[in-house]
Amino acid sequence: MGRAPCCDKNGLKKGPWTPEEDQKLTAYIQLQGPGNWRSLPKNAGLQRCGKSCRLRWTNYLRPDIKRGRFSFEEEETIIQLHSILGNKWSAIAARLPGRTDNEIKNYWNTHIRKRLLRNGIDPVTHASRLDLLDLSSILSSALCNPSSLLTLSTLVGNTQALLNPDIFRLSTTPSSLKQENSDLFLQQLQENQLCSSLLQNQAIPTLSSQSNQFQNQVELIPACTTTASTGPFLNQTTPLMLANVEGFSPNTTSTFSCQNSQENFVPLNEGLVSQPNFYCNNTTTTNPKVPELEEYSGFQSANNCYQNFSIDSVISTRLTSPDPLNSPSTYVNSSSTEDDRECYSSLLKFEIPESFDIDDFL
DNA sequence: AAACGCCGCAACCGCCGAGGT
DNA sequence: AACCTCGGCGGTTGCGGCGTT
Repeated sequence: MGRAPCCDKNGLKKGPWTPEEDQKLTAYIQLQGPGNWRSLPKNAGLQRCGKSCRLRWTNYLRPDIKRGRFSFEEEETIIQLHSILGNKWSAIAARLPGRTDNEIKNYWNTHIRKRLLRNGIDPVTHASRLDLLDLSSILSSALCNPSSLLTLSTLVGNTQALLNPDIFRLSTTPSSLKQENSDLFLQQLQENQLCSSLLQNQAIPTLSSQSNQFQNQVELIPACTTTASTGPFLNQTTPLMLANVEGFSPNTTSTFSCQNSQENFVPLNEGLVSQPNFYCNNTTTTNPKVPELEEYSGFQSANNCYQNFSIDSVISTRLTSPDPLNSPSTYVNSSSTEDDRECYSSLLKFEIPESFDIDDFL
């Protein structure tokens, strides 16, 4: 049947809006409300089509729009929501107050998507893709500095994890969650976001993707499965959320702290993820007797992009601000560049359902 | 200083579904 | 039931700013 254009394009202006047009539109809507968009431009004295006015208002002029850089929490939320909702930008925007779907879409396409690709994550499926991983930079980095060759073994270990069908099954689960428990999951997500926000105010271990720098900052410790979990997530008694395990009901969860983490995490790492990645920052060790170990388990959160724990995860810099939780292994990257934020989402917290049986799962 | 290329973002386009007539 | 209008959505485009050569 075809659709008539929303308005007669003849004589109507297109392109960037002028301050005068913005002022007219804003003044009219503040007085009259948006009402009928088709008739609005005529009533407001604008030579624009109604659709253009609506877009200008909803994407730019609306007073509740938050402008400026996306925060850590916002970016985290976008990635998580995208893994569940896909390109449902309006649905994602509905959970990010002050952000428009257009802004989120643009931010995804220009920032997040590229970062995921660089980290070997398929931005569509959120699954790890070895063919997307920038192996050339990793290898060239290793060749330039033989001391960093240890990282290659880590890469191999993580590669095995990526190829492990169980891991793959985990990584593809959000699609099933989307269908079965999306509402519950989103509820959890919002709670998680609040928790994440709290965490960020305290201390966030962030990871850098600049693999050509890490050899100067960290020395990789060979994988060790007997070391107590001293990672920041476990030391802080933050609830851990495991939202991507197939069949899990997000509302039947239990807190999972440092005490039981050794029982649960080590077998998981051994069985599913080959080896956890332990490393220490030998430039800023605060306790000479106990190396600062940091573990980024391959056991993943709701968002599969967090599988990019491998190469990038070995880069960290000692947090310079006080750590209120006295976690000895809380790191944050010293720079605040965008690349350095690539892996901060690894902070996702896990919740282990009481019904979850590790043995059965293995 | 000029040319060029890249990047980010605002704006546009076309399609769709809901609701009204 | 068929048609139409409207608002909303996701994908795409094009311009301006910025960095590099």
